[in-house]
Amino acid sequence: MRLTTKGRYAVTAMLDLALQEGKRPVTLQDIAVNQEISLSYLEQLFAKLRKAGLVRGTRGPGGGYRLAKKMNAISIAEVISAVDENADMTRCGGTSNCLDGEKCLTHELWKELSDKIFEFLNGITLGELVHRPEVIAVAERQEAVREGLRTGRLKTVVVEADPAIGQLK
Amino acid sequence: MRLTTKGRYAVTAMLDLALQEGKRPVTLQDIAVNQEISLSYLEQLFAKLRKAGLVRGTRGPGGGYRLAKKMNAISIAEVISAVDENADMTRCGGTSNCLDGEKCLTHELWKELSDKIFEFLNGITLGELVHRPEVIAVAERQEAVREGLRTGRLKTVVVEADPAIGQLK
DNA sequence: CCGAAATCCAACTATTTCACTTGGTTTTCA
DNA sequence: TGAAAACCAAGTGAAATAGTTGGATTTCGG
Repeated sequence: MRLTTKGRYAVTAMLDLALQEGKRPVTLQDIAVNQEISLSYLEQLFAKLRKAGLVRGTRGPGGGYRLAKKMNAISIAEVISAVDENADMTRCGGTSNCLDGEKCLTHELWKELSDKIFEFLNGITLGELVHRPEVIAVAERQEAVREGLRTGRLKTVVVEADPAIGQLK
Repeated sequence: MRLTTKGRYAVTAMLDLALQEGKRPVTLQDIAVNQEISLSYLEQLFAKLRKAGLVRGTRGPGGGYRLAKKMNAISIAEVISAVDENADMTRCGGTSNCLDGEKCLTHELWKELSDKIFEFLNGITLGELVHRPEVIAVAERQEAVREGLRTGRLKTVVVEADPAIGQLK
């Protein structure tokens, strides 16, 4: 799971489609103007989105793109991985040939994290973003212990130990 | 908040340090071998991690790097943003000059999402990954989460654990 | 106290990805 | 039938990634 400006383009473009659902199909021209990116680059992104079964295009005048599924059935993770291809991000693939135990462990830990990020983004749909942006909320309640708060810069507030973190005391 | 292989290198390297806490400092040479990346590239990454106050280096034989803070006080988001510089990812910066309402809306929605991703990664510490990888848990319970919870401000609370957590069992 | 081990530092290079460009072809509506 | 749109392929410039080279400075260990 990578997260680059390319993914941003794809997500915002898909949001554009979602916002116009029910109306006439959206042309890439419109999106290009809206998002200030080039038409042909968008075409390339949409070629991938189409292959991934996320959008349907209709040609000719009055044509354009529509979502191929209900916006509540399209997750952010789907959109991003559609345009980012494979993007291995694990040089050693997972199982693979990690000989040293230590090395295997860090790779394992990364995979664990990576999976969680995917899960997180897979739990957010276009529909949720469009209808209740302030309620993406997935990260919100975590363990009931932590709440994120970012004030300008990264600030770290230290709090009492959470017993749930376990076996520490 | 971007997420690339560069960030992965940084996170896994930091995990390496976390796993060795309490022992002798870890040399970049070791990490380079472990993670199969070049020594000098690692040096560049660690220069940034050091400037961000995440690691401390000691020179000379027997030297190497140590975490500059408790591993429970270092979030994944911190590590990633240390090596990824600013990386705007919002061409229109936020407020900015979005004239069209529609355009503003999609950008707003993206920002909303982007903040959540940051929050998510900011809620996960190195310590949690090292000690209880299966309990990252943040995305776990997105079911109960459909009520409002207006997030005017974001807050980051990192849970500080018992000092004894430093040692692996 | 000397040499090697390590961090530190700066500049350059190769490769890949990003974002865009050009120049089309097809389909389909008005 | 002409224009509007999706489709397609090949190339380009710029940036980021990953690595290289060649050092300099500390500082430990012998």
